[in-house]
Amino acid sequence: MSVFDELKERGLIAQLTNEEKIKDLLSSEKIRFYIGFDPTADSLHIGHFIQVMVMAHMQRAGHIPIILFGGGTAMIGDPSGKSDMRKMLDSETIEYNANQFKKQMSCLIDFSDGKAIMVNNGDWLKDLKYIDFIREIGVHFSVNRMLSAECYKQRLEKGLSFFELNYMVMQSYDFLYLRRKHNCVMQLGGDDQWSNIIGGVDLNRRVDGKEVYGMTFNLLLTSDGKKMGKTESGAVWLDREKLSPYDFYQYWRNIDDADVMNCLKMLTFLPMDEIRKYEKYEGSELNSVKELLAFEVTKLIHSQEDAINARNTAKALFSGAADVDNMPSISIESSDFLDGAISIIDLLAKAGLCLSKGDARRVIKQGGVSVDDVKVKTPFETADMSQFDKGFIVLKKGKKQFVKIILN
RNA sequence: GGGAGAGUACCCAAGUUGGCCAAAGGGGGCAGACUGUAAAUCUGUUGUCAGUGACUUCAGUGGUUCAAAUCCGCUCUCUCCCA
Repeated sequence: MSVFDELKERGLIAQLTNEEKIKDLLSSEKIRFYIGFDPTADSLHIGHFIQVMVMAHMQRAGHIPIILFGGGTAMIGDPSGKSDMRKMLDSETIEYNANQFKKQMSCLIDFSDGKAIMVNNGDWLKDLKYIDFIREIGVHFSVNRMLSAECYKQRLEKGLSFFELNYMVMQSYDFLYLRRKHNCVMQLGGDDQWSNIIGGVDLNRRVDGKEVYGMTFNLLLTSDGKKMGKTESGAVWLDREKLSPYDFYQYWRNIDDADVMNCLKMLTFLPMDEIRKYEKYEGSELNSVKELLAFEVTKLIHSQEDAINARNTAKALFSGAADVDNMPSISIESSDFLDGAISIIDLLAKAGLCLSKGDARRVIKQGGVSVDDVKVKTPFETADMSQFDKGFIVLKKGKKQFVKIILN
């Protein structure tokens, strides 16, 4: 099966500038394509995951990904679909973030022997001369058309600065630059990038008379149409420091029934033949597919070992047995104790299981906290030094959150 | 540049004859029940803390007052109309 068909069957493709040509191109040639990433955070999150997956699919088929870090454009901020203007970043932060991205992508993308190219658009955008730029590039953009683009609609109601309007022009110029310099003939991106991508396709044709292509893939949405990956504590990060492999695993393990199949197709390399079998699963059968999904995704992003550990820990915890080896943990010192005891509220706060001590109190009152499987009845309870005789205790909040408290 | 209006907690949004306001309602979050570690539903909860009390909040700042989210001055930000 060709990459194109593969991507299509997995439901990754949203829009194409020229379906027939792209299909031919991908099967007859090894092309260079690019995807842009705005390094606005210090870690990728699952919103980026799809893009990396598509890159990986393409790379496995022999095409060469060009990863463009928006060092220049991050200084502006893409207004597409955003309700507010983004804050601007300084160049040290951008560089640091770009390095983090690369590190995380390496688990799916092969960077050896020129199999992938990394560029930073700051390298060419920063030195542009304003007058030259608007004369050569700016003339090709119709403001009327830009304003009618879907992605600016929301901003037109709330206000859009000239500054941000330039984002599309910059991104289009990137494409022109990459085609000239790296013979890059295709740009991929999330479906929200469609306007920006066709901007670049048009620009290549108008300025150099060259035909290039654009392809967007579906955003990772939940069945009710919201962007996936927002949790109470923020985005679902791929960085293990920001979100432990166990929590990462749990995110997928707890996913909505309606989203399981999509995720399996889009976010794993499991063969479609196998995935199709699960399609007719219902009820608790589907529940077991979630375990598979969580395992596969964790394996891709972290490692096989992490995935196995997370699975074991989860299984043990939810079946009642205590495999505490891989549970999130924190350490406390004997100096944290007062008269040989420490309050449960303090432990909850230290473990990050509550937003505030008032929150901790509330949860306890509602019967949501237990220590070593013994329910905490009142907010005044304490944990005794003697309860740590095996070196740790397991603090549980709600049904799914466990933290091992280790006494040093 | 001229004129009109707005800024309330995570978000939306009431409240502006000054006290009964830590602030209605909805969404979201969290916990409990029921379940399949899902969804739906029901219940409770949702500023902070040393929690029957104290403290800090209603864009910022300075006033008036025994008392201000509410009244007055200035500042900032946003939206709309005119240029």
